[in-house]
Amino acid sequence: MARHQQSEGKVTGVAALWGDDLSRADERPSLNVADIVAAAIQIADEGELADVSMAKVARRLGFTTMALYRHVANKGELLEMMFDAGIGPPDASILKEKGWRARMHAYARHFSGAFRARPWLMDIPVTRPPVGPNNIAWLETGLTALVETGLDIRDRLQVHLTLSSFLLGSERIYIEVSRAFEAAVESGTSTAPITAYGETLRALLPPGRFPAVEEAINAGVFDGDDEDDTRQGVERILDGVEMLIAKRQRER
Amino acid sequence: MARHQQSEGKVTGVAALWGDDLSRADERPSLNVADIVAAAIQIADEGELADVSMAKVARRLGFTTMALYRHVANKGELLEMMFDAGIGPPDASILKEKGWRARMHAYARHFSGAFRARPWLMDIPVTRPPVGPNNIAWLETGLTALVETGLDIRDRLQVHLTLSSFLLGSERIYIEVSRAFEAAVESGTSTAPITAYGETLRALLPPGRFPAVEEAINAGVFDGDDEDDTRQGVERILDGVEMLIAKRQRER
DNA sequence: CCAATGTGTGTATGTCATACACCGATGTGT
DNA sequence: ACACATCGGTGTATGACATACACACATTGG
Repeated sequence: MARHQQSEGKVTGVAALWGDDLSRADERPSLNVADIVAAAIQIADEGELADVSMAKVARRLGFTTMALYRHVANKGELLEMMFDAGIGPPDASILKEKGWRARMHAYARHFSGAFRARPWLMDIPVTRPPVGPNNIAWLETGLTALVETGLDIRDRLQVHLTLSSFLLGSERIYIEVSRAFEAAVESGTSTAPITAYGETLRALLPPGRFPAVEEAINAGVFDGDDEDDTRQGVERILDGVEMLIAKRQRER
Repeated sequence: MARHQQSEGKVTGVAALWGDDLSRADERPSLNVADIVAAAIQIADEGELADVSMAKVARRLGFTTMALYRHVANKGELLEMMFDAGIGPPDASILKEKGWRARMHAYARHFSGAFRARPWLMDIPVTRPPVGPNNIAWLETGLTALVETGLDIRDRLQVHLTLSSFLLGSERIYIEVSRAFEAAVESGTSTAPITAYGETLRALLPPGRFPAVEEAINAGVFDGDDEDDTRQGVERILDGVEMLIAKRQRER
């Protein structure tokens, strides 16, 4: 049952994130989970997620590689904690906006902002749904922002899930695009500003087989502003939510 | 400029996916890109993406590890090709549905289906936007499905992007949940059917700090059907699209 | 005062991606 | 017909990595 080599009482991993051992927070053992996560995040911030190795994290803290395993079950758990810490808490300003729509827009903006500040968040392998305190705080914020819609908790969760899913996917695509752009700049292939994707497609497409895609390329529609793409998508979704609200009111 | 050790003329990677060398397709060299990708996919299908190593792929084909590098620049490129081949072409039935809404629903269903059949697709590291033929075919299908909305190509691409983003994020979350569930079953922690996430949260949450989340837990709202969650989200988005269509018609 | 427990070290193992040198077969240009 | 480049495949080597395991020192509670 014990997942680690350390004895049962020891709090590691996500539970540690929730500060179960805050009671003895003053003791400050030389090496602790928070420092490990912070060091790992620092490394990722300076480069990419692939730069984060147990060895490098340990070296940065002045300990042996294996010392980390007294505080973290394995690398996967460290990454999970990096995700929660890296995404940070939701900005308090979100709930200060007037009206649920404005709040959801603010939510989206800040959420996306977190990923753009730390693209490596997207590289953390997919395991279980996030359960760290920051992630839960985002959920709490999202649900709270929707209270005035009059939707019940089930609908509100549903809406939150829809928006979160969209934002997650949207950021994924954003990161894909920006990495492609970086790569193009680096290899000197493309001098044009954003056209990378359109150009790539134009070069590859066999003519005639994908008329709609060709139309899009020729219309130069791939060169859009990604920030704006996200905002447009949010707008669509919030319109859909508006219709849901109206429907629920009609049902009453 | 040459990215590989092989001389310039050789077609590797994504370009190979597009069949630039179909001209000599009859020659059938003993080892070729398609076989490599197929073997890699087989391995991933039998286990998980982490099981795919250059060595294992090569062994399965009866060649040395290094032989693969004559056909594939590096592992990243292999993964990129696995993504395109693994997702497969869009089902032709999608465009046979009556009405753009039904078509988009079908699109969503099939797209999600591809990810549920091969969850490892989600584990492929994020690089550039997909440019393989299957991925472009999905794009073509999405854009075509929307023609009858009367939206111009820019709006249609926008809508497609919104739906794709949502589906991508939605699948990510679905996979998180199902992996958590598997893990819970394996470790014997949870006997209950779907409650994994709700239970986990209930155990971790400090009471009072996250009232909205607690309300959701107590209402048992986390135990929903994920399939249904996706459908609901799609519904919201399509409602939003409906409003966009109406707005564009008004503008005309 | 001793035994258990917690924390850190050092060493070792197996896996992985990939660089590099080499080699035979297969054309190709003269 | 012959020299030579190219192509496809092999074998060996390297350095990074996660992590198991055995040990050592310190603290602390009975």
